[in-house]
Formats: sequence, structure tokens, C-alpha cells
Amino acid sequence: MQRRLERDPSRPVYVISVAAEIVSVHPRTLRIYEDEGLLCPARTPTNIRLYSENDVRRVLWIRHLTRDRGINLAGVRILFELEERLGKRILEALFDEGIRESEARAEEAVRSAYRAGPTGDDHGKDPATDLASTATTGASTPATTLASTPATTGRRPRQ
Amino acid sequence: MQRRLERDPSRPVYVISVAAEIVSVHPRTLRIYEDEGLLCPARTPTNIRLYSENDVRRVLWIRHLTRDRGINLAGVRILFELEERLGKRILEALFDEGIRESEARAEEAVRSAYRAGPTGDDHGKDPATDLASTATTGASTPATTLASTPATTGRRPRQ
DNA sequence: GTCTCTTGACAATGGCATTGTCAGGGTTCT
DNA sequence: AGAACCCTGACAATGCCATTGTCAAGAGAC
Repeated sequence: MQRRLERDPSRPVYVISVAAEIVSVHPRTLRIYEDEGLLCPARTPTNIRLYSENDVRRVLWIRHLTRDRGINLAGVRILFELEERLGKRILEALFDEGIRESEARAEEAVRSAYRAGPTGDDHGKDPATDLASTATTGASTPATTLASTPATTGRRPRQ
Repeated sequence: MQRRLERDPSRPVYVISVAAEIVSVHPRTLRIYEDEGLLCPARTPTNIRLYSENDVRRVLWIRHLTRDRGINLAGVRILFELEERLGKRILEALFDEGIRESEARAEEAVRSAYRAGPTGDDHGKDPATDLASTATTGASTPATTLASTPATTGRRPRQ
């Protein structure tokens, strides 16, 4: 049993309050992102959201695009759509600094979350063991920086 | 002397009031688009804006993206930037209906403007004859639907 | 000389993003 | 059982953005 598996970035581990704290947003905001089709965290069999490290990265991307670049959620959705359809790497090529920055912040955030889990870091057994896999996560998630759960592929709540 | 030249879509012909009427926006809006770096119409030697058919198309694209798709100007700017850097054709591939629609509307608008010029359609000699070419228009404009004046290449007023 | 254009500024309107809260009900863990 | 968290859905406040509109002072076009 290798430790590598526990660090799988596509593995859903964070409950919404933890994820929200990691990326410094209100849980409400994460739900909104999901409603907008920008995010699609896994769910437990009992319907509780679980965010992976990739999900966290994705959220940080959204924050970068909206807060730093002034793009609204509709624009972010289009960009993610483009990323998906045109073999990824589109945003990377364009916003190198942005990526580096976002990546660094993600590293930092996740790391600090590992160090001290103030709310519910280790609340019992591994939440990822009994995963629903209900979401549209196609078991793939090959991309490096973005990717994770391609919410844009699944249902599109809003056009 | 062929009529073709007079229909060159990259040829700056419309003064701001005419262009604004063609695309059904306030002249103020066109100036804002320019300030935002989304548009870069040519200028006469005396500094008066002249919009080409491609410029008009570009504005219709902006309107489509903002009004129909809900994307804000920052998002539009990013998309145009991507179009430029990644060999064009990006938005086309993604929004086929959108393009068709926009194109149709542009055709319609320009055509109707040709039929009846209410404000100042043929106000004297050809405005394009004494063109400044001051703008960043690189004499190229090879792309079909979008292109025209790649404002994103020039000065970037706002980051 | 009159009309339109230029820039720059200010303002009003409506819409979006984010945060926040409340209610009613389910889940997890002690 | 009880506490703490999650779920959905709704409502509201705040602040920012997009668009339209106007005014002023100056210059170009006919």
C-alpha cells in the first residue's frame, strides 16, 4: 500500500467546509460554481460533496480568472469549454504567470491544510473509501493543472 | 477599377454614428469598446474614427458574446486574445450557430445600411480615400469572420 | 456657419458576483 | 439521543460592471 495513492489529486477528500476554507471562499460560493456548471465535485453515496485536490485547483483557477482578470462566470465557463474541446493547455499557454501563481497558491493552501486542519481535517475514517463515483468524472482526469472534474461535460444547468 | 475594391471588408468607411446605428448601439459604447482594447477602428488624418465592415462584424461578435452568452468585456478580451494567439478559428469551432447568427445579422445590417443611409450614408466623397492608416491595422486582416482590426495586439489600456 | 466629430467627465440604470442567513430535513459521529 | 455538519431552496445586501445618456470645449467637414 503506497502513500502515492493517498496523494492522488483526483481523489475526493475535502468536504465542502474544508474545501471552502482552503480556497478562502464561502461554501455558498462553491455551490454556486457547481450550479453554474464550473465544478462537479464527487459525492458520497449519501449525497455529500467531496472535493479533490484538482477540484481545489480548479476553484483557484476560477478565482484567478474572476478576481484578477475580471472575467465573469459565463466567461470562465466558455474558457473551460475551450480547454476541453481544444486539447487542453489553452489557458496555460496564455497565462503563464497566472498558472504559476495559482499553482503556487494551491500548493501552499493544500499544504497548510495538511499541516493544521482547524475545522474537520481528520474526521474519522477516510471519506474517499466509500465514494459514490456518481459524478460525471470519467475516471480519466489526465490533464495536469486544470482538469479534475470536467463539469462542462456533464449537465449544463444554465445556458 | 473594379467594384470589388469598394466592398473590401477591411476598408474603413463608416463614421462612428453610422457604425453605431448599424449595430444598434450607442456611439458611446463603441468608444468604450475601443478604450477596452476590443476594437481599433482606423482614423482619418484628422483623427476621425472610420469603421470597416470587419469592425462592424467584430462589434456584432462582442454583442453576441456579451448579450447572448452573458460574457463580460474582460472575457471577450481574453477570447479575442486567444483567437489571435492560437491561429484563429477558435470561437468559430465552438459557437457555430452563434457565428452563423452573427454573420447573418451583419449581412442584414450592412445590407440595410446600403439600401437606406438615414444619417450620413453618402456624405460626399469616399471617406476611405484619404485614410490615415495610423492605427495598428497591420494591413493584413486575413481572417474571415472576425479579425479586422486586432485591437488586442495594439496598446492595452486596461489590464 | 452649422453639423458632426473628438476627448473627458459625471450620472443613472439594471444586472452580476459574492457573502450571508434562515428554514426544513438528512447524515455522521460521539 | 444529541451535537455538528451536510443537503436544497430561498431571500437579501453589498459592491462592481455594462450600457446609455448628457454636458462642455475644441476641431473638422460641407
